Amino acid sequence: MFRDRICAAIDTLGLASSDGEPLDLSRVKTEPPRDADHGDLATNAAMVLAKKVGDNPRALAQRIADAMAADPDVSEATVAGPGFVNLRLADGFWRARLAEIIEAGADYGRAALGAGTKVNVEYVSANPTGPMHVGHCRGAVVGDTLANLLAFVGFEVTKEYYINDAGAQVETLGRSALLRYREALGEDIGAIPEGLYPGDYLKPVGQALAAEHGEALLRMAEGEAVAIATDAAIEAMMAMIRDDLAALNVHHDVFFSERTLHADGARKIRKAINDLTMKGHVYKGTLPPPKGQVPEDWEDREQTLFRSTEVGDDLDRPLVKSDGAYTYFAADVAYFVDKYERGFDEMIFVLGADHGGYVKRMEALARAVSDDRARLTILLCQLVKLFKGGEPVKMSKRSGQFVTLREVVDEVGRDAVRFMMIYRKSSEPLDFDFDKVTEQSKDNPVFYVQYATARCHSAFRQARESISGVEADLSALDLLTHPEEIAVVRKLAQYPKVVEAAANSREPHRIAYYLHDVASEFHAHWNRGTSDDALRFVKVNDRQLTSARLGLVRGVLNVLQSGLGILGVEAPTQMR
RNA sequence: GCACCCGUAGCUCAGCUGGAUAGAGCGCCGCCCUCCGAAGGCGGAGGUCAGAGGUUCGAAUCCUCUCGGGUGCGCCA
Repeated sequence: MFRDRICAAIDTLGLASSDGEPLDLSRVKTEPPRDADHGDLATNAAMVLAKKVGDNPRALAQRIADAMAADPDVSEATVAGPGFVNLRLADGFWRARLAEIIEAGADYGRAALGAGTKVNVEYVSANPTGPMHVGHCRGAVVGDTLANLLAFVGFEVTKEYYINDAGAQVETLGRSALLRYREALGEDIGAIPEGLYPGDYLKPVGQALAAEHGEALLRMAEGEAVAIATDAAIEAMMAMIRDDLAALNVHHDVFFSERTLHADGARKIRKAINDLTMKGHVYKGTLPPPKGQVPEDWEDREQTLFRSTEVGDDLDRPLVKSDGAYTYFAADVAYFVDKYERGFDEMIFVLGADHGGYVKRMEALARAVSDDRARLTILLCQLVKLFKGGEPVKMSKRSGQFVTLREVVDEVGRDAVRFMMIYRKSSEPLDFDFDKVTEQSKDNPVFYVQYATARCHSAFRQARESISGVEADLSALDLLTHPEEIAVVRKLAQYPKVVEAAANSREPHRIAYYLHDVASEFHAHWNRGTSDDALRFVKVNDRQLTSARLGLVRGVLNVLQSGLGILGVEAPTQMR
């Protein structure tokens, strides 16, 4: 909002561009300089406008600086470097910001960026064939946090989970469950055959089937029995997955079943393909063999293809297999159409890095279906490497040696998992050290930030013990005069901008980094009280001053709670 | 072969969508507790932002190429 004041000041200078056109102020930016010594705010206005106006940047900067100096909230306006105007703002300005922060409470940082925009965030979507493993953690947290963040800035967000409950995979699941059913009836099933799911987690499904159906399934046609077992298994797996997600504090609004697309003679898929065909995106033909290693059994076959190359893809994509069945991608098409028809302006997909090859075809799909109206965002999360005591944890799916999501959450706690999974750009690989994240020290960012909130509460507790009934008091804020106190307020005042930038760039990790910064600022200030008695929060003989400083603490706590809330991480009142 | 992601301090990574002398944590060196929780803080050393061009007042950031690492590449879900 200070930008507006600067633009207004520029207006008063009566500048005119040499070509007679109105001045374009859109490139004028104001932001806090990286180096705090330069002031509170810097603007590039003079450098951006100098050429147009036909003045040299430093001279123009000086005129802008002079105009800004008239603003009562500006304590100093100077010209620096190639033509920056640096502004130092009066302490009163910052105290007013602190008052805003305190008054806004939990709403501080909220925005209306997304007002009227419907966003669908799809994440996790793990196959319902077993418990979730650690690999799913990151996507779950990134998706959930991003959804929270977007909701915080006003988007109408739907959190969605796509259940891959159709196809060969779940039939295998059904067969595996059926085997466990026979086991539950007392049969010796021996080793689980190759190709079926060996995990013990299917035993309860077998037992439930036995309890419900007795020996009835044994007498049925195999297909019928498998179908019943499949249904039961999927239901059980999804219950387990929801439990796992709940342990991570992740809750979806919509669980979308792939089966519904295949239901009714694949009505939805047929309709979707028909839509694409009407728009001229579908043809029958053959694809060239892949360039890398050509499969040994390669042969040209005619298929129904989506002409995705015309909308940005590298290769046309098959919709119908040569045997007449629909491809997985065909279901994706139908699913996307369904989402689009539900009125979402933007679809966000949080996927694992191994889905990189999917990006282009999804973008092509979005363009074709929505005539380029739908916005599509795909976040690819890189791998998480697990460490224990500095040693990498070996995992292999083949040997069944994988760490489940539940194990990780149970061992280190959901807060640690959530914070660490978001404490990195999602496009960057991530190391997760079991020992580090449970450490109670500043080396552990989760602890460090939570400790700051605990310290805030501690300050309140201390204050109330020594001065009965003392509270943060807005009318006392004028007593905050130390530069260090103002510095803390400056940091807090960045929150709305950080939130906005994180939301706009769809980069929730920025919140986590910012919170670490705030905590750092607060810890530093807290420590000043140990060396300088004058800077303590609690001044036993000065109720007014104490309530002013509690105001600062309140502001810090407010921002930390808000940010942690977006991350889905608790803000503890004390550490244990 | 093609496409996407990535290359920043010894290590792990930020860098506010183009700004000033490139930051943080770890590790290393030094300092601060007769209690506001030191479960913390302060300071120091450490960089050719992979390399080369280009765009402009200005590039770690945008464009092109090269080198190096990761991932994925018909009818699998």
